[in-house]
Amino acid sequence: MSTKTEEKPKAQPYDPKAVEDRLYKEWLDAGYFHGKIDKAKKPYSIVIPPPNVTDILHLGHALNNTIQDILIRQKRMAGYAAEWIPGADHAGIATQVIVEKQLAKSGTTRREIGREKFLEHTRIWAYGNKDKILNQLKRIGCSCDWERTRFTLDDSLSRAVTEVFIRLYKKDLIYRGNRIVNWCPSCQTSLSDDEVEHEEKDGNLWYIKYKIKGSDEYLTVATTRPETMLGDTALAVNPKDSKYKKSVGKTVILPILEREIPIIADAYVDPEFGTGVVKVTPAHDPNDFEIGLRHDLEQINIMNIDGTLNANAGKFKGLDRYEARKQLVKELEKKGLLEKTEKYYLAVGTCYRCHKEIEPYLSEQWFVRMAPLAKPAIEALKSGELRFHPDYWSKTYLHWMENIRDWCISRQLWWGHRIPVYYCECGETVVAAQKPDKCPKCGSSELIQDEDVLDTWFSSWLWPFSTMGWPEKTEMLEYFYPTRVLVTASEIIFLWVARMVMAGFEFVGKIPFKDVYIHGTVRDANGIKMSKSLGNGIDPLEIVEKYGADALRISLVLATPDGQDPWISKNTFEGGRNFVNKLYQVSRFVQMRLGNSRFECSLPPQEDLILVDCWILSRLEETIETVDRNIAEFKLSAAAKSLYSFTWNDYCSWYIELIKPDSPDQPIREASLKVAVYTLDQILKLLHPFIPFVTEEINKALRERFPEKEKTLLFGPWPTPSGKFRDERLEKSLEAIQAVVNAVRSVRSEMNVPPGKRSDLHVRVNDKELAQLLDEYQEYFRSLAKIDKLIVGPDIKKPGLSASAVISGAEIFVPLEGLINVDSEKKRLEKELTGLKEQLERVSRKLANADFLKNAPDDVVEKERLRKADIEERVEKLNHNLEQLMGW
RNA sequence: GGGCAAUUAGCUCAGCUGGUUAGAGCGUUCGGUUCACAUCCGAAAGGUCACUGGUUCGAGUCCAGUAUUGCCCA
Repeated sequence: MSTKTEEKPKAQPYDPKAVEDRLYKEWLDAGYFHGKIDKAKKPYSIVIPPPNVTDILHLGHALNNTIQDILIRQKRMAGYAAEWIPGADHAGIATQVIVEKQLAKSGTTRREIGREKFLEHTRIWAYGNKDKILNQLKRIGCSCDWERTRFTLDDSLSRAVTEVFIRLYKKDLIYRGNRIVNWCPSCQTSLSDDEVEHEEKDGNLWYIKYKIKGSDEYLTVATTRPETMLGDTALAVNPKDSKYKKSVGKTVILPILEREIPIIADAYVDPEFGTGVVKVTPAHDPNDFEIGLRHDLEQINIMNIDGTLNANAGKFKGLDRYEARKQLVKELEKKGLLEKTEKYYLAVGTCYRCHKEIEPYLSEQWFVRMAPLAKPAIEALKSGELRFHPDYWSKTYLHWMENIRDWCISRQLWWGHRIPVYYCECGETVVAAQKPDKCPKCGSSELIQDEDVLDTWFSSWLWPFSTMGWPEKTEMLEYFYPTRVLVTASEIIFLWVARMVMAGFEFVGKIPFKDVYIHGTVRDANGIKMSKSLGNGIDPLEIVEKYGADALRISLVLATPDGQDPWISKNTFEGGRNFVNKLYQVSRFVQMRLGNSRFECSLPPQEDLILVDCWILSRLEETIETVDRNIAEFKLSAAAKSLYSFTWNDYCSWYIELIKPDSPDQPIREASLKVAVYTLDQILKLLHPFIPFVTEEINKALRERFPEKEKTLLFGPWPTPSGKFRDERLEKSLEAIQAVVNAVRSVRSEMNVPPGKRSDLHVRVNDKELAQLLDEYQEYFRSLAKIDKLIVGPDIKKPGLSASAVISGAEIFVPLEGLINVDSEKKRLEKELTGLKEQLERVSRKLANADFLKNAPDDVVEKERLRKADIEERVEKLNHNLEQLMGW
């Protein structure tokens, strides 16, 4: 068995590279990830938040998908028909921007090559990239059902989009309107309100003077966007503002363009802001647009779609918006019409894709009426049918739902689902899945499809059921819908989560998922959000390369507090790597000690178990309960932590050490070895969802000895608590043994006893049971505390020249002739004594408090009494030992 | 301007319905060639739980306010 060679065998760290790709391929080939429709099983499904085709895998994806994989693997092991649908979305704006940039590089534009060619080009690029990111998910071990991979532009998903558009149109929930939308001059498309991000920026507040016609008086207006004055069609004041009452009804001369515009009164105007007079630009501001409607004002559009000014801007025509602003301000100044300029901190809307400033812009767009759709979605949350984890996100969701605004769904792009609307030369509008042969009204065949495409989110909001074949009544939909949980980050609660809930109710009649698990956003070591542009990101694949996918996964989960943002640095992953290795090493040890033993891989009969065996089984049982509870509450980090601690501390550091005989030549007692194997097997199962590769690899190795074991861990069985091993008294007993071991180790270390040197141990203990326990298991002290001879009894005398320590219920003495340093021993004891005295003081005060005795529950008072007695005893013993020390 | 969250050891975080001496990992210091593991083992140091009040016999935990930070909405 043990080779008595001089050389130590070479260390064998776990090598994930030799394992991960091979196992993943095996799983794939065996079709384990495919969720079979099986009426005998309960379904459990998850849809992936589809990464968009322009993405490359980042740590946020790694975290998001690790969480989903943990949930799905655990349920698969627990006997559910587990189905995790992967896929990607087509990312209209982002993709088009990328492809247009490529075109520009090769000196052409999309208009030049035309719609057909452009789409073909984009399709090739997008499909390639889509496969790339989905393959990256495989590297981190995701057990998605790749046979059911979906893409928002797939035929069947496109059919769902068209169907939804038509249904909503028929219900009058989709309409076309000329409105102020968020316009991105860089992407040259409209955006929905939720696609606009607000950034605080330093800006100016310019005070511009408008001359009142027929007088020498001026009205001054404060604005942050002076160039829009070229489109002004009125000035407005609050009707209650006495300062300006007399001005209402008069007209002013618009500077530079010299247009005459009226002064109107409208309650929207805040008399406190700026000068109390505002300029009204109906074509370039949503509020002004409303004012304009109320007062029947002209709407003058001064801007082209690319952000340059148009002919309505007079001599500023052709200038970029920022350049026009500069020149316009200069000219106002020259003409003495600029009263002053103030620094002003303002929130500007920016495009969530290109981060350029958006312009409120008047244009004709398609909208969804949201209020009716929101109703059931609000109800679902209030009734508890829909739940957020952590729960506080409910408020965010509700607030948005209750103040919902219509959704602008048309985009001036080519890449996406083309709007299924056809216009006839006769003016008729036809909404249809296929292009009609002729106009139902005039019979003309000259029908032209709407040029625009739909917002990508207009396909994403159907994801939980469009992926299952809706609008067809598929078996899959029948069995797997609704999904169980949606796992995502908070950024897309509005863009995606909320809308999916509405779509689920509206189109399928059922909520799309019961639980929404919101995890944090990955930040770097300084708390800065990881992003491509900042270059502070960590490439998950680099981590996989270096430490393995298991290490990546468990590290991420351990580092991610519930709902909070994890701060991750490169060495975050060392912890996970070390843990994975630790598990691998202990399994090697167990296998080595199994030698040629042949027995069934099952628990030995109760009567063969000794204290430590029962103890580890008790700890195991508690761990299973904790893990189950935490997973059910989506507290994956807590679940992982309890497994980490059980495996490393309870199992490796204590149980394995306790069952090791004195020498490697002696065999481990068979019952304990069986318990060790059993516990290891349970650990593998509990950890498999978190670190699937190493656990499966160890399982394979064990199976070579125990052919009756499961071929794979993927289908569990998931450990369940038997309910018969939990035993608190027994845990207390082992804690007493641990306390003695710890005390001796501490004494030895502080007294600088050479690690190789053995010593005796004298334990003075009154409690008979404890004495018996220590005596019975004295072997443990030999191996774990380097003890030669153990003497236990109520009347043990303190040996001369010994170090002492006092623990609850016992005094321990370690004779250390020649090693004892009186001074340091004295210091040690005094320090201990000071701490104890402080505690005693506190307890005594508590127990002297009549109110405490009167009000506190009896068991609390009793506990304090016992505690006081215990501390008093220890103080007394310590004092005694100190006195003796004085005599040296 | 409104809302949400956070503030506990040098760092990252636990701490359930208020009740012993507030824990873990990393880092630091000391000591280690102990039959799997130096990606390891043993020991230790390190905290007036952001602040101010309140409730209570008792507050890291509950309440109110303040400060700081982050996020969301307008």
